[in-house]
Amino acid sequence: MDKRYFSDKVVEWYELNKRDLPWRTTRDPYKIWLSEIILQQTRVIQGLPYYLRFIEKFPTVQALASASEQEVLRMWQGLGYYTRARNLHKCAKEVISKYRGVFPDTFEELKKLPGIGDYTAAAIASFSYQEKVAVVDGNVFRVLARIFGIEKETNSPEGKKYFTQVANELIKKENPDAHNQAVMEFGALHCVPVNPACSECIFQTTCFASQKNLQTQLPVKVKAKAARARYFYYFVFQKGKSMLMKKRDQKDIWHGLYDFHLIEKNKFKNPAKLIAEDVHLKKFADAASVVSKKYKHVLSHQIIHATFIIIKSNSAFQDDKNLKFYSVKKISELPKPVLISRFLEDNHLL
DNA sequence: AACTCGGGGTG
DNA sequence: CACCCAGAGTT
Repeated sequence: MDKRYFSDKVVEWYELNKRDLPWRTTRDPYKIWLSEIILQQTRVIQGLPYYLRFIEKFPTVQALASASEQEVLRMWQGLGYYTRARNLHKCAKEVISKYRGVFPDTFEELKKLPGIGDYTAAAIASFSYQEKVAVVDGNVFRVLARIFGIEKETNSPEGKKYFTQVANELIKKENPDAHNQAVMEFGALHCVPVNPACSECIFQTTCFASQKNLQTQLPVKVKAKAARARYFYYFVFQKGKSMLMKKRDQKDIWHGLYDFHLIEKNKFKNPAKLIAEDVHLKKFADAASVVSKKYKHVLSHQIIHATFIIIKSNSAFQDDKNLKFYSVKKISELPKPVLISRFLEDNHLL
């Protein structure tokens, strides 16, 4: 695909196929900003009713800034990612206090506001103020990767930098707003992640991916190695000033090091949720009784700590360096993972 | 650099 | 059901 024609072609497609959305008929930075914050990680279908309710209730940034955080959060409920709502409110207040109620008009200045990162700053700067700066979101990654055959990883710092550079080479100073909207809309409606309709595409003969049949291979993402989870239920016994510890198996993680007595359970679908449920507490109680039977000689000890931890490793637990604590859930007073780590490093009994 | 946020969609 | 999505902020 010749880079000289890309912008004109995709904008031409956009004018014929774009959806009618309320924030596309305004240059009011407040409305543009609000829509962009709502649409982060959110589909248009889901975000639209929220946008309409917000505009109705808070027609101006002043109105939003005057509201309480509780009120804003209540309006936001159901959308998820609630720090977006907190930052939304915080940002509105900053626009009032630091910018006299007017959103700054440059990419760099917009980025200083809470909740506004590279993408949102570029969106506001181009849609509201026609600054020539390219938006780079998931749609842009996909469209550029396929059409121009870019095989760099979209989720590495270098890849993101490269895509941003290419996107900014393609954008034109005459219509940065339409160009940005066009690329994203093309990605959202036509150059979709799964089963794109390449046979009906305006770029069919010039698109790298279409010609080489690599639509499913592009864009390239770094595949995080799947980390396997193991569920350890720890019990810490104490008598006087001594704590009971156990030397670990040489063939397992932390081979030969000491840790507390534990019971390993196969699997819980979502331990973070189970922790609050009776079913989990029951399993925990079962595990505790098993320990009591198995270690009769320590019955005179008192169980002072009980916890379960999940550990995750992406290399079949062969290498200690690849193991990290994934989460620790508090059941009663419990040793923090750092405490456990220190024992392991010290490799001795207290 | 890797994790977290949280809904919804998908295989 | 597990897995994926994808910007911004945090560590």
